This record gives sequence, C-alpha cells and structure tokens, in this order.
Amino acid sequence: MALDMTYFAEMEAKIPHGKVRTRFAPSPTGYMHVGNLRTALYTWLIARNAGGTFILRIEDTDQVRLVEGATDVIYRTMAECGLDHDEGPDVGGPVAPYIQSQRRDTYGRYAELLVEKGHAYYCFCEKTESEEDSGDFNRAADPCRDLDPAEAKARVAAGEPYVIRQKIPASGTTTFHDAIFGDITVDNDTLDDQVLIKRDGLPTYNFANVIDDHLMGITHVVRGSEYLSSAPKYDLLYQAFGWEVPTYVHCSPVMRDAHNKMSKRHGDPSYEDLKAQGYLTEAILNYVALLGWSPRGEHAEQEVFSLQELAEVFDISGISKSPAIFDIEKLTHFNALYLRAMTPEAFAATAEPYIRETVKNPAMDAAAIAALLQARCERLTDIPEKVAFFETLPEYDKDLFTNKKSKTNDEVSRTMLEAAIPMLEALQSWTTDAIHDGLIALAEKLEVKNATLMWPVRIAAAGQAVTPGGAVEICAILGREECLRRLNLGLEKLKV
RNA sequence: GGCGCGUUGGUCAAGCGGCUAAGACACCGCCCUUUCACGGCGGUAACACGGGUUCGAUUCCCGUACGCGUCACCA
Repeated sequence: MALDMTYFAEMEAKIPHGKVRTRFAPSPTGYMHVGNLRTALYTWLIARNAGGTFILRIEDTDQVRLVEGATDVIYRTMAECGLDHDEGPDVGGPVAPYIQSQRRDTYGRYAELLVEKGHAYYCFCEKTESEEDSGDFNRAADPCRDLDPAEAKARVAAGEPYVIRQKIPASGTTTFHDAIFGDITVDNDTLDDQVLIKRDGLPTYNFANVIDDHLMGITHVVRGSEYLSSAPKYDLLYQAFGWEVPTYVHCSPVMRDAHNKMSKRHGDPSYEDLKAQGYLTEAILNYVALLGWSPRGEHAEQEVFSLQELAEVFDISGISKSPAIFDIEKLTHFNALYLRAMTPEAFAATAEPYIRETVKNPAMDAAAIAALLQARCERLTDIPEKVAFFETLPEYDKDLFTNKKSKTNDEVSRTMLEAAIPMLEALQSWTTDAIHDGLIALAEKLEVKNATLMWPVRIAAAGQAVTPGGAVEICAILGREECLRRLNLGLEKLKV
C-alpha cells in the first residue's frame, strides 16, 4: 500500500518560514512550576526579542495524568504574566490544531513515512523481564530491526501488535549543536532504537515533539537540560526526514537546594503559591528571569527589568549552563523593591484587602495605614499582622515604656503622658500636622529630646515595641477618641 | 555501571589569557531618625583539586573529585 504523499506536501505547505517561531508546550498538570514559568518566559523572550511568533501548544498525550481545568491555569497564568501568545488552541493559527491529542493521525502517518525511508521499523517483540530489570535494550539482538519490510507489513496487516522504533545507525557518531552547551558528540552505539509509536498507536513524547516542532515551523526549541541526552536522537530524526534542525536551547534546572530540582512534591511553591504568599507577578518574573540568565554589556549590573525591558535585552548567550538554586530571600527583596516602586495610590489599592483582614474599623483610614506600610513590608501577607494593633490594643507590659535610647523609664513616661494628654485633648484639629507640631512644641517646652516624648506616646497608642509608623501617624489614624483612650490606659498602667 | 553535562563568596552571578576577581541578596557595622523600616556609607566572604599549554591562567587542554542528567511502549 502506497503512502499518501499529497498529505505530507499539504502539511509542508502550511509551515511558515522566515521569522523566529518559538513555542511553550506544557503538559496540563494543574499548576505552573517556577521552572516551567521560567521556560515559558525565556521562550517568550526569544520570540519577542526577535520580533517573532510565540506559540502555545498543549501536550496532553498522557491521558492518565490529565487534570481537570488544568489548561485554564495555563491560560490564566500566561495572561497574568503578560506572556501573550500569537498562536494557540484558543486563538488558532496557520498550523492548527495546537493540542496534541487532536493531532494523532499526523504522527502515525509520519512514522510510516519514516519506515518507508528505512529509518524506522516495525517491532513485534514483547519486552522481556530481563530487559526491564537490566534496563538496557540490546538493539543488535532485536530481530525485528532487520526484518524484511514485506514480511513486517504482512504481520501488521494480520493484526499482530507492534510498535514503531527509530532505526539508529549501527556505527559512527552524531553531533548536535546547542545554543548554550555548544557542540556535543556521542557514539551512535550508545543510542537506543527508541519507540516512536506505542502499541496503542499514540506517539511517544519525543516523536510527537519532533513532528510538531517541524510542522509548526519552530525555529528555537527551548526545554530543560534533561532532554540533552535525547537530543542526538532528535537530530537523527530530523536528518532522516531531511528536515532542518531547529536551534536547541537547553536550560539547566531551577533547584530547591544543591541536589534537588524544585518540585511540588517537596512542597516547593508554584507560581500560584507565590502569589498567595503575597508576591507580585512582576517581581516573580523579574527574579525568575535572573535565575539562570544574566544581562551582558552595558546592562551587566542591572537587576531590575520590566518585561518590556527584558524583551529588549534578552539574549540566549546570557543563559547559564549550571543549575540555579531558587532563593526565596532574594525574591522577597525584589518584591519589596516592586512594592516600594508602586505609586502610593496603587499600593494602597492592593494593600487594602490585606489591611482590612485585621483592621475592620472603617474609621481607620486604610490609605493612611498603607502609606506607613509601603516601605515597611516585603510581602503583602506581612500586612495583617503588622497593623492588627490599630483594631485592638494588645495586652502589653509596662516595661515597654522603658527605652534607653529614648531616655525613658516609668517615671519619665508618666510625666510625658500627663503632659501629652491635655495638649492633645486641646488640639483644634486631629490631623497629622497638628499632632506633630503639638508634640514637637511640647517636647521643646519640656526640654526633652523628641524621642523622650514620642516613645511613651507611641507605646501607649500602639501597645507594642515595633510599629509601622511613628507616634504622630499612629495617633492620627486612631482618631482622637481612641487615641486618648489608649493614652489614658497607658498612664493608668504607669501609676500602679 | 555506560554515555553526557556541570563546578567563581552561604545564594544569584560578571568575567570570555594579563583585573587590587564586578554587582546583587543575606549577614555585620556606622549615619539618618519619632520605634521599626526606607535611604546613604562601609565591611566579612569565592575561582573544587592535580597536571599540562603559555612570558602569563578563573579563562585553553587532559585527568581526579564531587554533583546533576539520561539510559521507559512517561512526559
């Protein structure tokens, strides 16, 4: 039976040429690993940097591991991160479909084409116990490899179960090029005749990838370095078809420590976990971009990059060969940087829900509280605990009134509060400025340094040693009535 | 075990034959100050090891050690 050659010609005719085309091809597992996110980012950056096309392809050949709603997580995350795709299942494109489970027919046809060309063969062997145990597949011992083609076809036609294996050259070497690792050469006899089409008729991941990447006109294949050792087999496949080999970009993994990759299983955070922990998308992307890549030339010392800036300066040659350990502390630093860089209004808007987790009293101005927080929090989730004292005065010990640097003790604090309370009561307006000027003037009148007066006022108002903002700001936010109530309470404590 | 890859301070990293070996995080100190932060200034800390090549190696080559990956009808 002859192959339908017009099918292949039609497929070839659809392939776009001339521009950089990259693809992110996740398996829908339900969440986005940090490593995945980085791969997606680098892949997107390569395309955008070159003014090329970025494609989203869903690799769902493993029906067993399919997770409900998982593709939505992918779409949502990509959109949230600003990694927009030009072609994909949802937007279509010239080489649709973009979901592997919808391309089954194609893989089978190309596998048969490869058999026809003599670079693949039908294999009828059952895998044996010993093979599974020893782990090595002895190609030379496979009788199917040199089976007469006519006989093989007859057995297939007779309904005998089979797989299609790649026919690796018996000798010689294969050299492939990687944009990061350079040229790598391996002996062909270390390569096995990998399965292309499984007994169930579905393609293996490796085969589907080669077919899809070619048929979609992918110019740069970005993937994890764990695929480095199968790359020569990919090259052989491309050669066998007579196709142009794409540029490989193998990225080393993101590690949780010196020995292990980051993984959900170890409890390492995914992108959505980090979001839930109070990290900003921009900060995550910025940090992740630098985990395994660094800018060159005039940007060598720059660390803060917007997505747009990254697209401008990103360069494959800046990708590192060695693995990088994910450092939550440095991410936290980037997050603090991004938090501080927001406009006060934007920060107040994003901080408000976190403030309202503990500060329910609507009289307390969330925007005013946010202003105190902006330079003082590294994660959004730090907020509720920091501002809880506005809602409820904590139980505190009068020892807090004693502070060496401010030159205060019980005695001094009592004097200060006794003077401050009537002054504040008499204040015309309860504003930050009025409170500030009143307290500064009072300190001068009492001939004490500002801290000596401010310390006891702040302690009495907040009930804790460390607070976001100083005495003035806290009093202003509390409001006259609540503030004075607390100051009197403090004074009572000191009188005992 | 075979094959492949990797190795600059605790971490991310610059370096691409000649440097007092950048910068950032973390840490420590000082300044600022109404607590704590922010900000500013300064400090501690690194080329895995052994051979070559070279006038000269962090940089090039070869070993060693350690680590990682891969050797599936999983992706």
